[in-house]
Amino acid sequence: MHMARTSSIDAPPGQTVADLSVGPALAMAPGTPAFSPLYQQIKGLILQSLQSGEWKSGAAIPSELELAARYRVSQGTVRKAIDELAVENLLVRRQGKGTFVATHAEQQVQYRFLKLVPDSGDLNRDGPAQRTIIDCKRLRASAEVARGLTIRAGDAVLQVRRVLAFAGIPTILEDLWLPAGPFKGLTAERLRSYDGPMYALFEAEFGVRMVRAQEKIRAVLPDEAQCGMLAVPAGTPLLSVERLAYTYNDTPMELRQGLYLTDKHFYRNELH
Amino acid sequence: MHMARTSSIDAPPGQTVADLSVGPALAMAPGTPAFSPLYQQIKGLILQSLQSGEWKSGAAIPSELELAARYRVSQGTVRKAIDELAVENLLVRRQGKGTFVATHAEQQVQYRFLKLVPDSGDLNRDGPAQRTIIDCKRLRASAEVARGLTIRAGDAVLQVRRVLAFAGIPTILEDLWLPAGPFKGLTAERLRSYDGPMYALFEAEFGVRMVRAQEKIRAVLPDEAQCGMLAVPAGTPLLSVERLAYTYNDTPMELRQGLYLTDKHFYRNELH
DNA sequence: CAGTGGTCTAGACCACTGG
DNA sequence: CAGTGGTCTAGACCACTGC
Repeated sequence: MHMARTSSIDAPPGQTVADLSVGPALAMAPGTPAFSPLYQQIKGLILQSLQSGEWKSGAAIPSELELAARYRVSQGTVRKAIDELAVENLLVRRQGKGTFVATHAEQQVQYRFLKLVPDSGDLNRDGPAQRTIIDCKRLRASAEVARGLTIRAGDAVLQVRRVLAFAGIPTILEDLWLPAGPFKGLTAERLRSYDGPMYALFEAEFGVRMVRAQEKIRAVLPDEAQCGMLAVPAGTPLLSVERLAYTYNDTPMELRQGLYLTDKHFYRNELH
Repeated sequence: MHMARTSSIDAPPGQTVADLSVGPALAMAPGTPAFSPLYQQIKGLILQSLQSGEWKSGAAIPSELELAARYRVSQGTVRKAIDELAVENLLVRRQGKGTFVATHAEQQVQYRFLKLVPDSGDLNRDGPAQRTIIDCKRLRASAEVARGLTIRAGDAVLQVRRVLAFAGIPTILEDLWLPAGPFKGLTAERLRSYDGPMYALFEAEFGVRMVRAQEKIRAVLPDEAQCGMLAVPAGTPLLSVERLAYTYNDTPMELRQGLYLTDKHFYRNELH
């Protein structure tokens, strides 16, 4: 089969179907690029299936040949779509086994988004972190929290406070805010009883997969309460890490304010 | 043409031709993976040409078809090699124009490795940074500097100290160490007279291209001298950014210790 | 208009995994 | 051994750039 360059995906029969529209959408803003390659469209369809929950966290998605048949394109085109999703860490390829939905619940990478590492060796050296949930409150979004989560000020949010300790030393103090809707039913008890990364719990219990995040880092001095939580004297400089985490579709789903003690750890970053 | 799966690229006779050698190298250590795809070998050859200076910073490399002919492989294979180099920011593709050697001297991204951004807007808002070179001294590597640069303690290194100011406010104080050999002839005067990113000067004057880097970030308190340089009161928390920058072949070529004032700026990082 | 990178296909074969 | 992802080829055509 050989499609004209401007063709789009055809409606597959049954439920796996998408629609065909030729060329750019009508009534497009002038100057709009208005051209998306086939593999990008396939990528969009795969993304939809991920978002809709058709494929569960950690499970295998259909093989490349199956998807090629479903979407009526060549394997190479599906491949290129999957390649990009794998680069973005939404999918994980395993040769000989299949392609899997990425998850935060894997033994391999305990803390995918945590860039803090001990001065000597890696995070797993001191064993798993000791997590202490301080509280989990339902309250109204401040203007700042609302802006981050793109909701309205005053909307219901859940606030979680916790401390992480490594080798017995309290090292991270975190406040996090979640939109109340998607996380209805989350309690401090549930958080305490779950053994694993918090994002893994979000996947399993609420079907929310954190896919990417953005962090703003500063050096700050803690206030009195914070000094108490981390058991450090006043005047100890700390890393302030403000994280906004997104699920599919660039939807922000968590705002997190962390304070990191960096005398035995550092925040590691790779530049390219 | 259809190569056996295990074929490799040979030493080119003349200068453009590749030959065929079958199978993994003999007498290989047991358990060695011992298989590298053709496109990885091509990638290695391209890397060699980059390293040897065959193609200059910012210049176009030969077209995909030319390279395919030179290496006697298909365009697709060259393409995959270039794709990876483009992802690693060693090459830049421009549709319709060609593929170019990445450089730090482009107007587009003034500071490729600087992740500090103003609270409102981007770095270019306040215009270019005001650079002040404090000094450039030749001295002997301390144990710590030697470890970073993988040279011997006592070897000659150049130390540069400078301050960067944004909108007139001193914001970054940096100490950096360079191996004296590759940077022979670098002086404070040369640094002061150059208008552009320091890494661009390194490219143009010394043929050293910084390709990737690793940063370790902490929160610290400045000492008295540092307070003076940045014009901040004692007790002001600062970001300590220790950078190790590499050129080709994972060779470290610069160790840099930065102190960032983060009351009007923050260190921005993207997580995937 | 020629030359570049970008997309898409079809088919062959290789490497890896598990039953 | 069958099934999966991974590599490689050859050829066609498209989108973009500049002369």
